[in-house]
Amino acid sequence: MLKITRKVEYALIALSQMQLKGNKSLTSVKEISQQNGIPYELLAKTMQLLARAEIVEAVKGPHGGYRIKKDPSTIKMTTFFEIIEGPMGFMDCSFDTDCEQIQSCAIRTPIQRINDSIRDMFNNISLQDITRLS
Amino acid sequence: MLKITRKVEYALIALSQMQLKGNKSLTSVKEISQQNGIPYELLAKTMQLLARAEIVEAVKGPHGGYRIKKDPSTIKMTTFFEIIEGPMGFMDCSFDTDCEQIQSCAIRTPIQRINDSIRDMFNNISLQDITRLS
DNA sequence: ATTATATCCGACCTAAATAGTCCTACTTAT
DNA sequence: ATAAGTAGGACTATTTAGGTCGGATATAAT
Repeated sequence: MLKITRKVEYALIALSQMQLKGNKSLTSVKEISQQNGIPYELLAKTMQLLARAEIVEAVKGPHGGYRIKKDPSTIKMTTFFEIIEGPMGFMDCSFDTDCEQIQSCAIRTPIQRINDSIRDMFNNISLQDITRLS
Repeated sequence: MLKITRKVEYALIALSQMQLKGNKSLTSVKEISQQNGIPYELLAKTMQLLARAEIVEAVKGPHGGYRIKKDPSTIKMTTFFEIIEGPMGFMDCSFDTDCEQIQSCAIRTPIQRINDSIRDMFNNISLQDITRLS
């Protein structure tokens, strides 16, 4: 639980690398995967997600690759997670249908509280905060 | 990712209920599971974890059940999670063995940063903060 | 003593989410 | 034409979470 997934991890690595090179030059998936021992295809697909979300820009063909498109300091981590993982799971109530229970759901409050805490936190952290190699 | 698991959820429900009743009277697993539509066995096992950790005290036999043993305001959520789920996953580095890579792991920093953030956060939230039905 | 009602605990199964692979496009510089 | 790149769907494997089962132990009530 509360574990960062590989795809997120890989995306962060990639973005870190790209940030170092500035957004002039391009970085290929091959380059990143080889340098960090990351499975090529998985990273490739992850980059495609970032490209679709216009976090990053793709340039096809030889000497192609990716470059950062959107300023990481303007991207909330919640947004970033959702781009890669889809809608955040910790939002939804587990007691959807059968919630017409005896009492008015003792759970909702505590769970909501945790979820809100996590969400708040990542709303206040930008991609920049994470990827800059201080 | 970053999702609260059922076991944690169930444990929080149980503790909420117990807190309402005060730590004089006992609450059985059956009672909690029926009132909230929670699978009996799973909740039972979860309660056992809490009992072993002495968060809660077990009384066997008829009219037995559980009662809160340790003041929830003294229990950090990190501790609580670890009691139920084991060592928190977001701590361990994914690049354990094959980390003798070319460069000194561009990842560690960003991932660590997220992990630390989550950990800090839940170190500063007590069980009491979550389970009190304000 | 017997029985009923509890917790205790490990083994097991199933389902769902993650991680990784494969294969086939499409694009473009050389 | 070819090689180097991204795009993306389909598939498999692995891991984790969720749930179930069977038996053991303790104890209060009868």
